[in-house]
Amino acid sequence: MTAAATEGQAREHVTPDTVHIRAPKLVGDEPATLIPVTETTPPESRSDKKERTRRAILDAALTLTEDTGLAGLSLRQVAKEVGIVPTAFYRHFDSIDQLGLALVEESFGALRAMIRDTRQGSPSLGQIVDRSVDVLAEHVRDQRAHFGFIAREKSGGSAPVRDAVRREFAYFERELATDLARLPMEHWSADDLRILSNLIVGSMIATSEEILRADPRDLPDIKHRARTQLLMVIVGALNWKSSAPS
Amino acid sequence: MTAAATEGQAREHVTPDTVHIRAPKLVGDEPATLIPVTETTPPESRSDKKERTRRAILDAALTLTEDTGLAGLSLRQVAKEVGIVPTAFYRHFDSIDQLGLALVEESFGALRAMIRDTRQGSPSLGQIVDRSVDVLAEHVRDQRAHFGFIAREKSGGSAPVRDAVRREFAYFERELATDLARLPMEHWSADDLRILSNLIVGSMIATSEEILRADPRDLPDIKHRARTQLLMVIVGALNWKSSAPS
DNA sequence: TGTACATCAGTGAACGCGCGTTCACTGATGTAC
DNA sequence: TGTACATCAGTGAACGCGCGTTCACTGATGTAC
Repeated sequence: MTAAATEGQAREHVTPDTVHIRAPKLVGDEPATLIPVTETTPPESRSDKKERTRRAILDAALTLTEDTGLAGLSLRQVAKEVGIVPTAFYRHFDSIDQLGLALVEESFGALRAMIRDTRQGSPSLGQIVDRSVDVLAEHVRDQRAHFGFIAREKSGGSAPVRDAVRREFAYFERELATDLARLPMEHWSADDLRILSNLIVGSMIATSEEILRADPRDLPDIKHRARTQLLMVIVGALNWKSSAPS
Repeated sequence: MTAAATEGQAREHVTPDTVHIRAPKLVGDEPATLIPVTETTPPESRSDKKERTRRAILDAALTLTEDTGLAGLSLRQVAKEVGIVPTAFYRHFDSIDQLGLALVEESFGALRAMIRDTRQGSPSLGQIVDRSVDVLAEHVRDQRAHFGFIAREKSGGSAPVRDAVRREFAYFERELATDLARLPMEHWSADDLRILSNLIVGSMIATSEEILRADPRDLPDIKHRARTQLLMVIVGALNWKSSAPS
């Protein structure tokens, strides 16, 4: 009975070789094959396997932070969920904070994909608004975990992660400002464009947070509200220069 | 040397009798007297003393959550900061979550005071905007800890606290909607007023968060932005019914 | 193709620490008579 | 006013637990010859 450690192979916890069976449910990029790796499958290289464990860690973290936030996430919880021993975590990340920064990067990748979607076509103002809100709602639904992570860590516990999230939002704001410059508001100052862009990004963040926590049946209401608000803001911006009190 | 526990009185850590000397630095309601209670002072009742410890706990929690959020706050940290033994915490709160709910209530008390300030006077639209932004900036500065707490816990770790914060914001939104109904937009539907109110509250929250984390020297810029955004929104709302695409 | 060695993802024992919570207690304050 | 008893905020020892991190290790994969 003391020899249990030397028998080895019939382990109780999940090994990385079986982890990928559930890992894809969150990733969504690769085809979600349910066939586990066998001896007949072309052999997986050491670095492939490492990458797969890394993904499993990121996915586990994304899921586990949903309840507690990154601040409440422990290295041991993640390791247990992934099916590795706690110390193996260090082969992939230096700390939970580094994990958090990787998640920030990944989550904003999802956001950027969304923005790219929105830019396609969209001639009239009304269409821009409708399309923006549709794309936002769609992406929040498909990337729940990533959007939730961003929303939580925007004011969350870890200073480096929080700052990274804010830097990314500031970057978006600047991008949107240059997009807005192409609308019929050519004479606007760069400052005013940034102010408008800040208002729009802020209202979009609020909408995402609303979608994230709301009952799916309320989605039409929320989208209606988001559209109305965007229209109010744009109409206000277009009329603002002339009608604002001195 | 085993009798150490029976000698008792020359304790190393701070007792509640000395705590109030630093407690007022966060409260700000009572005059910040530095004179400790002595035998000549009128005797403090048991319930007075209990209330004072409770305040010290609330203040300590407000300070300590600044770095880590409520999720990262431990009962032992609070007790140490206050100068009581960890178990004494239970004489005042059932759990950290209950402490959090008390802080939500208190923080929104500060917010309501702010709203009351804003309502005084304010005839023209431009003046309403200027005054609102001034009052907001002033209150965020004076009640940093409370505003920071609200901002953090709005998407923070504990579900009951998070929900309490959101309920309070929803309540504010409804209040603002009834205020807006008094502006020259009598024919607006209750729904549209709520939508506008939601937009304004959202932008005010974003502004507070900005003020909280920004360098004080950037305050004029932030206030300028907040004023501009409020004006854009209001102008947009006033023009929206007529110019919105069908 | 075969052998000898290097690499390195994952293992498992061990550590010291801070945590929330229990419990029986102390002694000052408060109250009933 | 004095005495006897009740209340209760705060004490301190003790508990079991999950935490991050260290370390020497194993054994499959990769590489040089």
